[in-house]
Amino acid sequence: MRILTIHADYLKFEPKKKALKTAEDVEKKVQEIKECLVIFTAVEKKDEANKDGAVESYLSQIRDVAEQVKTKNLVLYPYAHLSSDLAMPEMAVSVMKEAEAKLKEEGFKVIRAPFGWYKSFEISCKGHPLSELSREFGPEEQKKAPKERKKGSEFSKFLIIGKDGKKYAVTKENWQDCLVWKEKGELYERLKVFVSNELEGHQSEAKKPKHIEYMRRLELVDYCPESDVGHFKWFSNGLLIKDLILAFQEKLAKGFGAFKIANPLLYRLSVPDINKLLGEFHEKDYSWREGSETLILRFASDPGAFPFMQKVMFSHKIMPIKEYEEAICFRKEQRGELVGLRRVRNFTMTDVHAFCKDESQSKEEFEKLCFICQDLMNSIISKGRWVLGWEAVEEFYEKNEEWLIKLIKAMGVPSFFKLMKERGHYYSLKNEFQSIEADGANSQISTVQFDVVNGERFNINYVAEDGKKYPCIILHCSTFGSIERTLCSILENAANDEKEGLLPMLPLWLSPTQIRIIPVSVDNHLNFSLQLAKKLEEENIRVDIDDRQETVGKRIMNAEEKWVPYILVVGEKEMNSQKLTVRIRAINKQKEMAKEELTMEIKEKTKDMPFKSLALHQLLSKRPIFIG
RNA sequence: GCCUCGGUAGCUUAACGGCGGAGCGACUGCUUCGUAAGCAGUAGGUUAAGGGUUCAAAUCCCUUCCGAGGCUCCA
Repeated sequence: MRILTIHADYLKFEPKKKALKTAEDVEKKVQEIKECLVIFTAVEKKDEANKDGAVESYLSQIRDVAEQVKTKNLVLYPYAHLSSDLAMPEMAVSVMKEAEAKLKEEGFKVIRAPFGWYKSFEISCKGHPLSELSREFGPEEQKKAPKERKKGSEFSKFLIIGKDGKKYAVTKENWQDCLVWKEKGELYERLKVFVSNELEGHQSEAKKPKHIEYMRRLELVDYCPESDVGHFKWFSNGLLIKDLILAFQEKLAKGFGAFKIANPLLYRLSVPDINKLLGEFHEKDYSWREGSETLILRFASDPGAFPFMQKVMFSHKIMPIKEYEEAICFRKEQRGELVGLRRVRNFTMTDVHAFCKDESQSKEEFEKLCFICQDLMNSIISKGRWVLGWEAVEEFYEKNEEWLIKLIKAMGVPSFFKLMKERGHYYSLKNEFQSIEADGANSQISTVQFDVVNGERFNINYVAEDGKKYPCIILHCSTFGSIERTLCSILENAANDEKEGLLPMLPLWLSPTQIRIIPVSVDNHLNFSLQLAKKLEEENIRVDIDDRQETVGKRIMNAEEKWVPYILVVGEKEMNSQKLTVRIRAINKQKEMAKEELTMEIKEKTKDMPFKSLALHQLLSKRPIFIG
């Protein structure tokens, strides 16, 4: 920002003609102010990234000069000519208006000259040493005051709804006595963990989460100190899992009727829609200056998807209309909040939006999305280790209670509701599919949101029967809030299994190696192993061969370390019979099986799931070691 | 971002003011093996980076970077 301050005996000005279409409406009459400090002001591009900081700096400069020249009369005078790199007019006006309001609160008499007008003015400068000053400054780096509100205190009511639809009102103080805990079963134990985390905060065992050890031991993902914190490097097997999960999501989204789109990662902050969408959450964005622009990396698919849909033509006849995107997102979370893959700064979100014409259509689609997310939680996270959290505006909840309870009963998952008096966000209702993990933490995987604001705000309209345009209700569904976090949950669930005395493993359809063949003698049995592998591969099974010059025992140990679900030791016996000796991880036993029996079992267990071939060389002797 | 703890070979770690040592892995040989570690040898280190204290620093102090826990946060 640049300012020129003049301590004047008087200032007279008169608006002559609008210079901008968006100029404020004012009367064209002469104003005269006696003995005042005139602050000619130009708000610049660089102030856009941190508006609150800009206002703060502006105020402290004004206070400073006003105190020096000992005046309480101020005139804020927009003066674009001070800079060649101006902020957007809306931004500039709002900075000046905020400053005006604050200064008035502080007891100054403030006149603000209208913005966007050609004005004539006459000024008489006092001429003492301090009477003319010019200053240039950037937005103040603001230290965010710690927010007062604590977990849950913005919510007015809490409800627990059993999977049978029974409703219990609870408070922060009495939730432990709730009758719902008489219900038996793991689902309710998990709900209790979740409610406790939400209302009391999570008590951790102060250990590194298990998934961090596993993601490295299985050579899936690793930290990348060369990049910014919270950005990860992916190894081939990790990418295989990621691609499979994305393929699974794509199938679900297409089944839901969505078309796939892709948008840029980078956006211009000077575009009003982008600026609006970001609202007050600037501090979490990666942003930088590029020439006269401020660029930001997107935090979700919305900055791309909403302008995209704004330009798409559709009528009520083809609604609801649906779109989805694999959105690479960036959020500069606070350093101390980052934990392994659970909370990161760069992630892939799979974002589905449904654009609906009215509430009843929205509710119908909302239900469908809930069932899709349920399917996905069960397929990926497995074993039902998840519960539902909800947030709703009280009024919306009361109007739709019956529908919501019916939906919860249909899903058969107990739920915890947080109600708020007023809508603080763009949604009236949202749910969160929370995975409950080995260490008692919960991770949100999916979410479905009922958005009544952005359709109107972004002019995403449909043509109705009467030929007129109306804004859509938008349903947001992040099927995977982040693939990274999903992987975290998968690994934490394996840790959970391990805690319960089982061998940890990945869901079969995600195992990088599904069958490992170990030839007893590489010289004598490798050819047979290769033939067998080829036949199994034809059935869409990922098979590799440990052809290293190691003992059978050692190669089995290595396969177990990598959680290989089926291990075949192949030697003379197998070459001369139709049976295979299979070491099955899921039951921790060996079993004699015919080849067809084995392929049937795997095909049955991976039914309807996407398939991709091996990510690494089939022969272990040809593979590099990614992590010691 | 704040507070606490940590960072030693590719991995897991010992030494905690006084010669940086081991296991795994890698490499070279021997062994050619039937369900969780065959044997021997070799290489591998600016102790995260930089500065300071000391006769002497991986070890004590400061700064920065990276990781974990807690607070805050998670639109």
